[in-house]
Amino acid sequence: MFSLGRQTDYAARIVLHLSCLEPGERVTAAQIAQMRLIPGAFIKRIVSRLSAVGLVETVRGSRGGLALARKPSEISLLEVVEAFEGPLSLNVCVEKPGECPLSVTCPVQRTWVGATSNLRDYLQGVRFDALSAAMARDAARGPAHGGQKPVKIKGGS
Amino acid sequence: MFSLGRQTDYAARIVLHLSCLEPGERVTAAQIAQMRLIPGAFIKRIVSRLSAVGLVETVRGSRGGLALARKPSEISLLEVVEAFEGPLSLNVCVEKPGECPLSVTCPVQRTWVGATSNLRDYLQGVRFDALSAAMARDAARGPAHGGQKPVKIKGGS
DNA sequence: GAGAAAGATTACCAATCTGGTAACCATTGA
DNA sequence: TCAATGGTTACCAGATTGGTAATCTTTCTC
Repeated sequence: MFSLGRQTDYAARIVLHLSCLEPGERVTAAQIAQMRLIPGAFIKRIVSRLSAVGLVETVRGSRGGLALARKPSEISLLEVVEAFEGPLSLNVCVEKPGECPLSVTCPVQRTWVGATSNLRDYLQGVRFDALSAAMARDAARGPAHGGQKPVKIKGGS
Repeated sequence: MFSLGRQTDYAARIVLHLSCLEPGERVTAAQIAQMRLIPGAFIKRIVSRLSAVGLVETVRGSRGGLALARKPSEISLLEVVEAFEGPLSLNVCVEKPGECPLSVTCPVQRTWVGATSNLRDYLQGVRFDALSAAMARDAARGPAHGGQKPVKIKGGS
C-alpha cells in the first residue's frame, strides 16, 4: 500500500508531544504511550532510536523522562521520517542509479528522482513548532468543536 | 526503506516501452521483458494486471502482443503507480481518518494528507508522451553520449 | 544501601508482504 | 494440428513488520 511504517507514525506523535512541552519539562515514555495510543512495550524501541539519532534527550532512572534535544522549530518532519525509513527514495534507482543499467537513458528514473526530492522538500518544510502551534489552536477551541477530547500535554502528575 | 515495489517499477518500464511504439504496432511481453530487464516469468503477472486495469490491450495467440489501451498523453505515472500500490497514501490515517481517534486534532495527520496529495499531483502531472519523448531525445544523441546502448524500441522481428 | 522508577538493549515471535518461479489453461494464427 | 502467445493459479523462500517480553543499567528517594 506504499505507506510509512507504524514506527514512523508513532515517532512523529512522540516528537509532536514533546514539542508541546514547556522548556525544561520532561515526560516519561509510558505517559506518552498512554496519551498518544502507542503500545507500551513498542514505544521503548522507538524512543531509543529517537535518542540515538539525536532528536530527543533522555534521562534515566527514577524521575527520568524525555525531552526534545533541539527546539521544535529546528526539527522537521523529514528528519523523523528518515530516522525510521532511511533516506527518502521512491525507487531503488534513486539512491543507486548505477544499479540499473537502464537508468542512464531512463526518463522514469528522473521522474522518481524528481518526485522524491519534491516529497523531501515538502516534509522538510514541516517543522514541529508549527505542528504544535496548530495543535494548541485546536485544543483552544475546546472539546465540543472537535467531538474529541483534546489531548492533555502537560505531564503534571 | 519506503519505496515503490519492483512490480511498480517494472510496470512503468512496460508502459514506457509501449508508449514508444508506432500506433497500431504491437510487441510481445517476452520482448519487453528482455529489453527492459524484467524477469520473464514475472512480467506475465504485471502485464495481466495492466490489462485488467485497462491500461494495455492484449492480443492472445500466435502473433499476439501488447499495446497501450490509450494514447500515452492520456496516461499518467500516477495511474500506473496506483494500479500496483493501491490508492496513494503516506499513512493509514490518510485513507481512514476515522481509524485513529487522535486524527481529529492531529496536525500530523493533516500533514500526511498534504504530502500525499502533493505527491499525487506530481505523479499525475507526468504523462507518458513526455516520458517517451524524453527517451527518444536521449536515444537520438547516440550510444556514445550515454555510455549506454540505447534501448531498441521497434519489435521488428 | 535498598528499592523503585525510569530508560536501554536484546531476543524472540507470528503474520504478512515481496519478488520470483513454474505449471498449466485459453486463445489464436499459420 | 501445432506452436506461439497471453491468463491464471499455486507455490515458495526470504525479508519485513509490529509487537511482546525479559533483562540490564542508571538514578532518585527514603
